[in-house]
Amino acid sequence: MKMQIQITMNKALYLRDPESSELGKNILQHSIQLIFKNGFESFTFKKLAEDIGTTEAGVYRYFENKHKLLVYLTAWYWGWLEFQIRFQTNNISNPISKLKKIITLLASSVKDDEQTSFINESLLHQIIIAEGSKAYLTKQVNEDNKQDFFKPYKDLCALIGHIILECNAKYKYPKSLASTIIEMAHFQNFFMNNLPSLTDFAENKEESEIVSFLNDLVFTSLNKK
Amino acid sequence: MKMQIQITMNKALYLRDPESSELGKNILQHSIQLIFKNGFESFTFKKLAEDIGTTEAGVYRYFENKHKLLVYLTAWYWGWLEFQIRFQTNNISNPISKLKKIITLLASSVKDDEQTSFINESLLHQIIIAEGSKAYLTKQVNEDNKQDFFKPYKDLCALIGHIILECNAKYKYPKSLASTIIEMAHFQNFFMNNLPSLTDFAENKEESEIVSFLNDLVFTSLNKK
DNA sequence: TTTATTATGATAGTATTACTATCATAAATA
DNA sequence: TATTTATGATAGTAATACTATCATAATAAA
Repeated sequence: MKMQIQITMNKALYLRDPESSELGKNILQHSIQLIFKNGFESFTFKKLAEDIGTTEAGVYRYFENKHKLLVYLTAWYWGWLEFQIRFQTNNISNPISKLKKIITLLASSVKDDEQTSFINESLLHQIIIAEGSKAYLTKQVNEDNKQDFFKPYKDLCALIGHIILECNAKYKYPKSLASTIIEMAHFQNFFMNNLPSLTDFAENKEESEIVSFLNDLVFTSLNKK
Repeated sequence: MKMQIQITMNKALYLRDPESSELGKNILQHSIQLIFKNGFESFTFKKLAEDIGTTEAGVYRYFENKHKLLVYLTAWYWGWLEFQIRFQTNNISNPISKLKKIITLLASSVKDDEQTSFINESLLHQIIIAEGSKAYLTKQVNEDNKQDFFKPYKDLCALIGHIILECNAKYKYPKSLASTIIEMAHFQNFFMNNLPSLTDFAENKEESEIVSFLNDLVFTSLNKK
């Protein structure tokens, strides 16, 4: 049985819903490939259009600009990841096991999920690591936030924050610890692969070591009396 | 007595040494003001030249492009901060007190240091918070790293890593903890001011609370038996 | 002090980026 | 069948990211 995951996207992120047409799906699919390959800075709608075999104007009918497209992709990713987390921790009652599972999911590379043929989650995960923070590290962060562009990220952070409190109701910084886990799951991965001396994982380049680091960091904090 | 701090910069970062001339110093000073005011994305050499009262070509004689200028500014900042840290922890022998002092320096806003008239450290600190990661979150990170552009950042990280080991010689992740402290000192600040629901500091927006969070995180990890 | 070097200013020019606009046609829907 | 809607094709504009050239001013070397 194939189940279809539907991630509800904020309508203000696009001009025309990219999931509603072949061209739209091509925009998502090829933008992921191009950003992954050449990075967000060198990514342009012209190159994207050529890659797809459409025109620049065609892309502009779906997304106002490349920043909105990046925010769309990150929002999609966080929405998808929250679903994965809820699904995979559904049967776990112990909050500590739950949080451990979440850390593993955050810090492990993703395998492409066949359900959504136009989104390659594995590549998207890599994009989020290297480009994800650029979605909010801008001068427009406040306006973007007012339009709820970062809701999926904030929802995920809130979810993790609640589980942290289930582990230790007296812990004083659940939200900051949650955002630290999320960001560090990605930054330590980026550092490990690109600036290895900033990490302790230079030799093996194993994601499992990032998981161990985060587990150590989080659970010593939460177990403290 | 006025002492002059001289931060030795990597020569590959510039075409002509900006500290060697009035125009060069103007480039540094005004680029900091403009990037602070409008963000790195909207910053161009044309606008910078107009702001200074020189020509675009004049700026290009000092820096190859705006990415190199950003990397220059971040390198300068980390070099300057390492000096501040060494200076202000010089008389502290206890590694725990030393690390606490470092966390405070990392997470507190900086007051402009009159020594370097052309660099406004206070604005530069804000730039590093919002734009600093863009210096390395690029496709060229490996080439840039090969040219040692990130040495000041890596040196600071190594310094903190060593102090972490002085606190607890058995701690397994000194470098990753060091980079986590550095990054989170900045990200929690950015979140607090722009995406407050990702932190626990929304009400007071006090940097001292970031310091408390980081102290709690770091010292429970290091005190664990 | 003259000469040679170097830094700046002024101006021009090019390819690419980031869009907006218009019109014709094909496809889907009423 | 009529009509709405999506796409393709083409054109155009302002801004960005540079490179090149030449004259002049300031500085340093002979």
